[in-house]
Order: sequence, then structure tokens, then C-alpha cells
Amino acid sequence: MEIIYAEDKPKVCPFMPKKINENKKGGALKLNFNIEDDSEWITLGDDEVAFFNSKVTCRSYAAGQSIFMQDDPCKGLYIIESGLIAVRKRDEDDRSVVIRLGYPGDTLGYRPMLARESHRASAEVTKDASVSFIDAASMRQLISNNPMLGLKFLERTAKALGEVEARFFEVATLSVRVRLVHLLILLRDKCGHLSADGALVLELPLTHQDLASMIGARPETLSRAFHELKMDGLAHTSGRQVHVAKYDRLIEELHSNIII
Amino acid sequence: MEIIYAEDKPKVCPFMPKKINENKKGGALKLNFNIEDDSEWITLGDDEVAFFNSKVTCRSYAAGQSIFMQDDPCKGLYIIESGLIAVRKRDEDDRSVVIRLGYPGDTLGYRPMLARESHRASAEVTKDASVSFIDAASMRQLISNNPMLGLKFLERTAKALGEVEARFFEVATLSVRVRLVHLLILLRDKCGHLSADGALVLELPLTHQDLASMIGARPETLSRAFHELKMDGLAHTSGRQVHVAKYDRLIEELHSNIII
DNA sequence: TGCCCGCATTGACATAGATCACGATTTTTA
DNA sequence: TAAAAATCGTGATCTATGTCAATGCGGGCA
Repeated sequence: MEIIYAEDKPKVCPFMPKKINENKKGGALKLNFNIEDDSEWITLGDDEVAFFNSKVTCRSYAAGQSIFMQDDPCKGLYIIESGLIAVRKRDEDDRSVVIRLGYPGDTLGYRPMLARESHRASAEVTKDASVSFIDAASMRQLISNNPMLGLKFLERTAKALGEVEARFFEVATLSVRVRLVHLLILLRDKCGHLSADGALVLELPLTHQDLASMIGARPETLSRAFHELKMDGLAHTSGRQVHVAKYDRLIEELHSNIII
Repeated sequence: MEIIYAEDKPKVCPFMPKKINENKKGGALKLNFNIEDDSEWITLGDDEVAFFNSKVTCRSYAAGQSIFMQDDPCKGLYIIESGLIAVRKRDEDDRSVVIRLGYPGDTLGYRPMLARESHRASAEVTKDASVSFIDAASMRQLISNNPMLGLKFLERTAKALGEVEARFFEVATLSVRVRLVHLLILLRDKCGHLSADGALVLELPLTHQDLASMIGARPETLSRAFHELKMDGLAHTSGRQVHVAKYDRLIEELHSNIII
């Protein structure tokens, strides 16, 4: 359910509230995506929803635009409603690494907002997106009023921390091939679907260059790793699609190399 | 101010409360280290301090002992009062990586405690330590009673996340030499002091093997990197000490390679 | 004291992965 | 639609780092 905007300029999203946590609180949150049961936002009470709604603004971005840039001061929290965002870190030589991908429901910028730091990475729109924003002061006010909201964010941050630590471990000890296999498995949930013949197909949302950067490798090396997987009959690429023949064997290959 | 225990077996620490946040709340927290102004614990009110004190227990560990092991279920939060802890992740081939170091005032296990997961790493005592413990249920109760406590933990976790992301970026893009230089600079605050002749000396708290793992390299490679630094007149090692001749030039070398 | 045993160093070698280069694609733009 | 610009694939190198092996060092322990 993606919203298409004709204009080039950003505009405010239409207000289409979703019922959240209907039984208990019945609040209607001004956010344009399906709020999951484990979302941080379902912890908000009526008053808080009203406060949130009065503060939140929404705009849309075309693919290629940036939501914020590395080293910008962090103004607040961004909530992805639709589209796809790549969080990217650069050095002065224009080497860049995609740190993570943001999907609808995800938030951006909570780390620098909470740590009261500047953005350490840029957020680039990969597929046309619509993103809501709430300023840092309001967000902190919400969190200090509502312990559960803070706790939810804490859990989220804690999970992210664990994941990055695991990726650090990977890059430090595992081969490019294994890292690629792991990345493919991680992307399955968000980008995978079954083709007509029942095989698993991943729609990779990024160029091979960016994929390579996510596992700390060069594009050429990634290309060769894909070639190897094809030779072994595990998976083959066509454009930005990856057809996975033997998902089980991917998992196997991972298990023999990783303990998480 | 380190506490020495003669016994091999752990024993309960003496109760030596520190005054925290005297002006406003006057609580005395049952923790044996100097509580910094930005510590999460200064947010506790009288009742909460009493509750905390009734729940917290303390024991001491000798160097070499483990506080918890990878894959153990997480029972609660550990607070380091003295000593030094290495947080280490292992795979089945006994390759291990030191993820971070824990100093007095630091807490261990908040990530798995909050994410309700098992420990993804072990905590090994590197210098005889005294560590307090509070169970997960009590800790959660404290956090949901006191929004500020949660917020403080949130900030801390967010900071840690930023640091690990930065290290991921490093390992993916920078040479071992530059990573070593960066590690030395990071260790300066905790392990550095000035020698008689005014030069900077770092007392490295770990074996070269563990140091190597922290920057995602093998011990032999680390050894050669140190050798290189010596050749260039930047620093030289003797045992676990590193004598830094030109700290400025270390910084320089880093700046020409990193943007944080 | 001397014997271990784990740690550090050094050398020789192997290799994964980076770099460079050049066409072949695909995508974007005009 | 064609032209231009990315992006992708592949081969030929090069090099940083890992691996293996031998040696030396130092600190605990009998």
C-alpha cells in the first residue's frame, strides 16, 4: 500500500489515522502505516496520542533525495511510513557503507537523538518514501511521561546493538561468501517472495555496490561471490533479483560457520 | 581504589554506601564506586534507592573467572564496581573477539536483559573485580517506575550502538595499522598515564591476542603493526606497556583516515 | 634452581580480496 | 529514439593479511 506523490516538492501527507490498541485506549495515531503489535507507538495513551498528533509532520521524498546528512545536527525522530531508506556512512574519499535499511514502521535517528549527538550517517531514499517527523524535545517529553515508550525504544536500540556487534564479529572473522549468504538470509523477510514455480526470489533493493558495502567488500568481489554461489547451484542473479534454488543449503552453510 | 580479596571464593562486598545526588534526594546507593554526575543511578529517588539496595547483591571475582557465559540465559544486570571485564564473543572453533571492555561504573548485560534474550557474549574478569547484581524483574520494575532511569539507559545504549557502528565501518574499510592507532587512542583515557619523563604510557589490560581480536586482526599481524609504528618512531612496546612518543602524530594519522 | 607452558616475535609462504582495466550490459537522460 | 552514464561482469595483477612453523621470552610451580 504505497502512496504515490506526483509533485516533485514535498507535501504534507493526508491524515489517515490508524486505530491503535483499540480495546484499551482507542487512540488514533496520525501515522500512515500498519502499526504492529510490538510497535513502540501502541504504548501511547489518549492524551499522548493527541500530543503526538499535534507535533508530528509528514513529507514525501523521491528516490535519490536525502532525509538527513551525515554530521547534520539531529533535530528529531523520523518515522518511515512507506518506501525504503538506506542509512549510509561515508568517508572523505567517498567510500561509503550502507549501515542498515529502513522499512515502513522503522524509525530513523533515534540513536543520535537519544545520545544527543549529530547524525553519524546519511539517510538516503532508495524507493519513493513518505516519512513523518517529530522534534527531539517533544519526543523526549513523550518518553519521560511514558515509561513504556522509553522501554520499547530501549529494547529496539538494544536489539540493534546486538545485531551490529554480530556483524562486527562477522566481518572480522568470516569470508565474503559466508557474509553474503547471511545477508541474503536476512533480506528474505523484507524482500523475499515465492515465484510462480515455488522458488524463492529476493528483490534486492540496492545496487551491487551498496550490497557489497553492507558486507564490507568491493563490488567485484561480490560479483565473484555471486558467481560462486551460481556454480554451486545455490542461487543465481538476474538484474537485482536473486533466485534462491536451495534455501536450506544456504541456512546450512551459515550454520556451519556461525553461532549467533 | 581497588579492593583486594585474599580468598579464592567469591564473598559479599562490605556495604559502603556512597551519597548520590545529595542536594536533591540524599539517597545512599549500595554501590562501591564513585558515581559520576551523568550516571543512570543518580536519577533514583529515595524509595527507589531503598528498593535497589534491598535487591542488589555483590560478589567478587578473581582474574580469569567468568561473570556469565555466552548463551546463558540473562538473569539480570551487572554493575562493575572495580576491576576490569572483557566482553568476549566466541565461535565453535574457539576464535574469539573482545567486543568491549568494562570499567568501574559500567554495566553489563543490559542489552540481553531488556531484549529478553540470552547473553550473546561472555564476561571475563581481566583484573580482579567486584561486581554487583540486580535481577531482571526488579530492574524492569525500577525502569517502569522511573522514566528518567530508562531514558539514561537509553542514552547509554544509543551511545554504545554508535560506537559499534563506527567500529564496523572501520573494520570494513581501514587497514590494521590505522585500526591499531585508533584503538590506542581510545585506550588512552582509561589506561594511559604520563611517565617520569613526560611521555605517554599505556598499560594495556589485555594480551596481544585479545587486542588483535578487538581490531579484527591476528596476533601476528598486530605484532607487525606495532613493529611498524616503532620503525616510524611513533610508539614502542615493552611487555604490556606501550610508550607513545608522538601522540600528536597518532592523532594526525587517524584524522587523515577517519571521519567520525 | 630449572622445567614447563602460554605468550610474543619473526620468517616463509599461501591466498582472499583489492585494484585496475576493459567490454558488455542496463538505466537514465535528452 | 539515440546518446550518455551508470552499473555489472570478468580477467590479470598486486598486496595486505592470514596461516604455519620455529624460536625466544618470562613467569608460575615443583
